[in-house]
Amino acid sequence: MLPTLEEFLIQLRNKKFRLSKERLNTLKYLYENQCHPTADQIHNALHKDMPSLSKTTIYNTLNALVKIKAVRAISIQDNEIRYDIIVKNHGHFKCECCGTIFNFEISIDDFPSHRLEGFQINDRNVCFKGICPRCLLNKNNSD
Amino acid sequence: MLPTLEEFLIQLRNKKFRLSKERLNTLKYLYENQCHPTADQIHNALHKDMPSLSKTTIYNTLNALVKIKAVRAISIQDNEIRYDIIVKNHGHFKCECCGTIFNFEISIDDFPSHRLEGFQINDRNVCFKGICPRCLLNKNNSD
DNA sequence: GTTCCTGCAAAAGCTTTGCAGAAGA
DNA sequence: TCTTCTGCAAAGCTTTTGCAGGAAC
Repeated sequence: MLPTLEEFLIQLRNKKFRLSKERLNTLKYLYENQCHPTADQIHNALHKDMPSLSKTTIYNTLNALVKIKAVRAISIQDNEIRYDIIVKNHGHFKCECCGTIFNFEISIDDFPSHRLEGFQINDRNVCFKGICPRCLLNKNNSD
Repeated sequence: MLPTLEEFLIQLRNKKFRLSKERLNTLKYLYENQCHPTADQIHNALHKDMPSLSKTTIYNTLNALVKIKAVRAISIQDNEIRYDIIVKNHGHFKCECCGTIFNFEISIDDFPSHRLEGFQINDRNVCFKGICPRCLLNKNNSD
């Protein structure tokens, strides 16, 4: 469903998206870590190998990618924005305990929306919250 | 489905939630304006009749209500938190043009979640984005 | 050679915190 | 009376903006 990184980069180049090494690394990170990172998480991860990398550049890159619809910005809670290489048909589950966001398969396009006649739907999001299996286990063990 | 405001207030009182006039007005606003306002919108609306009302108090009230699960905090996008008297079985539609958030009926509880076995689901959210009928109309008229 | 990107510093928003005085139960 | 709320000021975070130098095409 998701193209290879190379195919993805070609698509971006066709959209006149300039591929600096900062942008390449950001894309590579998003591609390899489909864990819905925040801008800060991306910056922390890339900073090790690119000490000069600025957070402004991360924001600039992410905003540019969102604008050309190559990446989706989701805000599930906590006033923080998370970024996601676009993959179809999935929902998000955020663990209220460890903060991890999980994807799960769901055919959102089949989702009934007969109550929205007259609306133009551009984006569909399904976000659940709760506690993930690992945190449930830890909780039970500590009881 | 939603209890009357009076019933709602009794429930809160039972939860040891103190009903100052600032809190009463905030609750009344949330009850009468189920439009998912931001803290700022609530403050603006109430400020007219209560010039001394502070935003800190709005935040305090909203956070307290969220903690006792009388109100839900949703973040759909734009790094802003919106607040919602809890009503079951509805989804949200945010117009990307005018920013309005619409409710629509949807049985979220029946939503298939067989991919989430082992997860404890506490909250389910469905958020669509797009353009509302009124903005679509304005757009067509200006073409 | 243009155009656009990078990164610093500063600014802008929204939300939280500390604290003294005031109000609810 | 005791506990909790209010509101000011200040701080904390995340994100955006302005701008000069530098890199991509």
